[in-house]
Amino acid sequence: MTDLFPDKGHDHGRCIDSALHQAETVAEANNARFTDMRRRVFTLIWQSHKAITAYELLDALQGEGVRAQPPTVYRALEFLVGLRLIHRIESLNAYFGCDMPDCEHLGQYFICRNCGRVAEAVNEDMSRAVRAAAGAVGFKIEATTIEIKGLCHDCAAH
Amino acid sequence: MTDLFPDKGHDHGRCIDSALHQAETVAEANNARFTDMRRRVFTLIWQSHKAITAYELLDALQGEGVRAQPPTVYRALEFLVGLRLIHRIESLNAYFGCDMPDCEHLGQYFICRNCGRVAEAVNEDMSRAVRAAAGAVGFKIEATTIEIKGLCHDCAAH
DNA sequence: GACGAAATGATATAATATAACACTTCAACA
DNA sequence: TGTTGAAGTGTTATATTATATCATTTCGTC
Repeated sequence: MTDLFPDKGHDHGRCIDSALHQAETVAEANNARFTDMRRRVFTLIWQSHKAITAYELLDALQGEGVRAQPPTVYRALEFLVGLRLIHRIESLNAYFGCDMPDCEHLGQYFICRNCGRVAEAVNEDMSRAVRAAAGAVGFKIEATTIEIKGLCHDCAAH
Repeated sequence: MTDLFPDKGHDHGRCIDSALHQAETVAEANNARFTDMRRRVFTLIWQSHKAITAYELLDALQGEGVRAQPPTVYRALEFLVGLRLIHRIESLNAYFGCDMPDCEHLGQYFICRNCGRVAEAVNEDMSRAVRAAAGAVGFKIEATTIEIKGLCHDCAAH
């Protein structure tokens, strides 16, 4: 079975580096400034494969000695979401790093309630079903939120 | 085309009556008390086919002369969600009346950003795709949130 | 270096949600 | 029919999430 969730022992430094590199590329392609604050927030989000809330980010920033206030964090989040570098998980009021920001996807999120990890999937069957259902009733899709909560493979096994 | 959303000219009184009747049946079947406060909140939610927030409900209750506080509203909402008589729309922080509370569904919500109406759909293709995607990665589903935002057929036409 | 746009700082406050404890209601049963 | 215990509601306070507004700083362009 292919698990969407990363291995326990994976080299997370590489996840972060790769995400940062992609983010820089995307920002450049959009003539957007990947400022220090935005990089900090983005990096903090990528510290784990869990979703993180705005105020957790704020605490983390302040822990790093940055004198930040809520609007600072929300602005960075807005910027990153706008470029699809991160996603907001509506059912958690939290944010999650996207590892395929170029892909024009209807993303789906699997959220493990035990370990807290989130994994993004792009499932063409699901996307097609959503589009078909909308088409059948004349609904013009602008955004979709698909969040699936439960137990990841690892946690279900224990 | 079958529109999920109700006709402009539909008799909304019948929606409300039918929903109330179903709700009473479900509550009874679950040995749950459909108290006056719960009925008020439920009826307020059913005043329209839009989603309504907890604080809008609170205002409406107070407008009716009920001396309610936030916990009162949230408790009623918790009760109604628990029996699946209403659903929470995560991306709106709002609540919406369910018209098929008995159905053990993975519900999908279409939300029109123009008129604000919400419609629930049960699409077996979509549910199957979600289950298949989860199964393929060993994820044990406990809850799903599928919210599709855009323009309903009426609003897209204008 | 001057200018204007974009980004950030700073303060205040809005909007959403829950904890904790007191009081009331109601159904079951003695 | 009165008692009792659980469920429901009242009340106060506060936690959590998010945004409006205006001042200041940064940065690329000329």
